[in-house]
This record gives sequence, structure tokens and C-alpha cells, in this order.
Amino acid sequence: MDVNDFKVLLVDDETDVLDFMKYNLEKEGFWVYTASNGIEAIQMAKKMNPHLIILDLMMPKMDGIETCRELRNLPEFKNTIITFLTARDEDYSQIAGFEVGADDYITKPIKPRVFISRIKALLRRLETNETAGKLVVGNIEIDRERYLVIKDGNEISLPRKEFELLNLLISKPGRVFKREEILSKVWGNDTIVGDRTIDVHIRKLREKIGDDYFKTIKGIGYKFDA
Amino acid sequence: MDVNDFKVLLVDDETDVLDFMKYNLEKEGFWVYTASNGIEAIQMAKKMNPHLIILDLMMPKMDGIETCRELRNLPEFKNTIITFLTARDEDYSQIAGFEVGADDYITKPIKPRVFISRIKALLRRLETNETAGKLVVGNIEIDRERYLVIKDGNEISLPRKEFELLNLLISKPGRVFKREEILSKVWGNDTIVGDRTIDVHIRKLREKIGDDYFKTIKGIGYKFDA
DNA sequence: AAAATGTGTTAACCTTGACTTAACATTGGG
DNA sequence: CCCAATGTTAAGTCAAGGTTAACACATTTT
Repeated sequence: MDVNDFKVLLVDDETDVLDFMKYNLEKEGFWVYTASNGIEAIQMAKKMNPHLIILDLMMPKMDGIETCRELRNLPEFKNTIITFLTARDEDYSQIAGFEVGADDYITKPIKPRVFISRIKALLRRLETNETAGKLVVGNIEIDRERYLVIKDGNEISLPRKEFELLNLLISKPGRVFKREEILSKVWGNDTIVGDRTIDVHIRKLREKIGDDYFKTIKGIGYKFDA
Repeated sequence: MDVNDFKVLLVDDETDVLDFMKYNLEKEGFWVYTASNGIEAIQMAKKMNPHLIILDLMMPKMDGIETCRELRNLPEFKNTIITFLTARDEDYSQIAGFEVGADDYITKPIKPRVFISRIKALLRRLETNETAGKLVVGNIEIDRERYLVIKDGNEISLPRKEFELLNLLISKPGRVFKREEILSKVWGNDTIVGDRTIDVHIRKLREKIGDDYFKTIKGIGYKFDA
């Protein structure tokens, strides 16, 4: 599944925040729908069947927690990823949120780049049936929460792009990812980068993780293999 | 399936919008047909059998929703992808649209890059159902996802052209593919290559997969046989 | 705030092997 | 037996990818 197939429902009563998130997500190619309160959110969710719902905690009429509870009661949203939007250090939410069945929470203020990669990480869960933040393939372990790669017990820390690239390739070991696909998933749809950019990142991964894990399929793309 | 094989039907009463979309899609290699109202759209759709129909919501005579309903009633358009074109935040459409069987909707104003990548995403749905997955013929298995050929459990990796050639021949075991046909499907219609090129690739396949799988029909072409 | 560091991208150049070609050998239907 | 079609081989070309360093930014440290 491609970024372009993902439908995201944003729920927030502040139009500014809504627009800001919408802009950033659309730039990446997500299908974005919005609602400004809990009631609307549930109606909209029924119509569009989103893959991911981002719920603001503080809303009039029905707050995020209540909305989440309602959604989780509907069978069609049992597997939808729901995440909360909260002000930083709003401790209450972190506790109550997960009890209601939320998958994650994002803190305001939102930083576009972090926001986007968080969303991508969340949606990757749909593709790889992995639930926790950790993924083990062969002697390599990926800790998505801490942005760490552990190989034979040694922690290797990777910059964001390298991490996301590795993360993408490793999400389906053996499967070939076309260059075009890599670009749209790691870089986003409207970013125009030079031809050598992917190669350079692959090179860095080969340098840090090991040469033979990354196989080139000339004319097509790359794959991860143990 | 290639982008160049996709047929798109655009339906909008505003000539400007029509031209704009047409220009952008044609630039990408799509076959584009147009209609300026619902009646025309249905007539045209019957003639050209499009893969994707983009319907403007607001049109004279018959609006997008009504047109969509009519189309869905015709058996030949049960699997055609239909998407609406709406002004941003036209709430009505979002609700009524999906009920009628539309697959998605695109908001105006249209941004070329976003527009194109969404169209591609939509069409990818058609593609993945056909091309993805594994194909087993006799003791040979083709894994398109991993770009691998497996014979008696041994993985054989083939260069791109060889892989595509094998892929074509094996897609209909026993059937003879004319040289001309092979050229147009593996090499493309506009590439001009010498006489011996196909033979050389066949030879490489015989070398790697086994001599007797590939039979020559002199004066005609080749076939794959187990 | 300035300096130091880290990250992402680009541009220039290098390397490789996939693909093609050309020259010659072989084959099989007429 | 003939010869046009195909097989075979090796060598050449070219485009895809590899490599490196420099740059522009962003981030963190001092």
C-alpha cells in the first residue's frame, strides 16, 4: 500500500491546527478529511473509512477520549489506528488515552517533519502486522520509538532519513521497493530530489549496517535481505 | 500494466478545468477522453471503456452523483474506478458520494503534482490485483515481489529484461509469442533493436533456467513449456 | 549569539554489468 | 542441398548505480 492510498481523518475544533496538519499531510500525498468535533468525526469516519484518525483531546461537545471510546465500540473501527493530539506534558491524557484504546499520541506544538514521520510510522503498522514499536529481522532489531538500530547487541543510531529508509526496506524483507516507491514513501510526493540521493543514503546504510544486507535490483530498486 | 495503457474519462462542464486536467494527464502518458455532461459521459464510457472516470459534481442536465449511479447500474462499469471532483469543503458531496459507489473524491482547486500522484494511486489499485504475487508453473516459481525465479528451491536472480521476457512467456505456458509481440511487450513499441537481441536473451534464459523450457517456433517466435 | 556538530542534498566523477551488436556457426524446412 | 532463420560468442556501449566531497541548513553546544 502506498502513502497515496492512506486516508486520514483529522479532528480538531481549532481551524488553524486543522489546516496546518491538513496542509502538511496533503503535501505528502495523504488523503485528508476533517471534522471539527466528535459528533462530526464519527459521521465522517463512517462515510470514509479512514486508516488513521487523529483526535484532539480538548474539544467542545464531545472530547477526544469520549469520541475514541465511541469509535472503538463500532466494529468497523476496531482496527483503525487512533491517535491523540495533546498539549505537551498534559499527563492526564497520556494515561486516560491509552485506556480507551488509542494507539499513540502526538504532542502540540506540532513540528511538521516529526509529525509526518510519526504518521508514517503509525501507518506502517498496517502494512507489517507488527504491533509494538520493535521489529526484529535476523540479527537486526529496530526500535522505532527510540530511532535506534541494534545489530548483534550494538546500538547504532541513524539520522532520520536513513532510519526511515531502512525502516521501509526492512518492513518487508526480501521485497523489492522501486525507486519511485521509495521516493514517495520516504521523501514524499512533491519533493524533487536528485537522482543520486537514494543511492547516497543506501550507501550510508551499507556502511553502518553491513554491505550485504542491501541488494540492488538494477533498473528497479532495492531490497533488504538477511 | 503501463501508464500508457490507462484510459481516463474526464467529465466536467467547465472547459478550462477539463483542459487543465487533460494536459496534465496526457503529459504523464495517459489516454484521455472527455465529456462535458452526464449524458455524454455515459455514451463515451460505453465506447471507450475507461479504467478511471473523474466526474465533476456540479454539472447541468445530470449531476455527478446521478451519473455515477447510472454508471454503477451498468455491469461493465462495476469495477471501473470512479472519483468525484468537488470544490473544497463541499460537505454534501462527501456524504452522498460514497453512498453512490464512488471510490474517492478530489478537491478543487487542482494542484498538478498532487492530482497526478492521486490518480496514479487510484490506478495502482487495479494494477496490484494483477501483477503482484507469485506464479508457479511446474517446478518453476516466479516471485514478482522479490524479483526472483525459484527453480527446485534454488533462487535465480535475473536481470531486468530477462526477467520480463521470462515473465511474458510464462504468463501463458504453451502459447507461442510472436517475435513482434515480444518486442512490443518487453522492449516497448518505440524501441528499435537488432534482430539478434531476442535470441540472445532467450539464450541466457536457457542457460540459467534450462534448455528445454524454451521452444523455438521457427519463423514465428518462442514459447515456454514444462 | 557564535561555534561546533549533524543531517540531507547535490554535483562531479568513477565503476560496473545489463543490454546490444556484429560476426560467424548452425539448423531445419522447403 | 540451400538459405533464411535462429544459435552462439565475445566484444563494445551506455546508462544505472557507486563513491566522494563539498555545500547548505538545522540543531545542539558552549
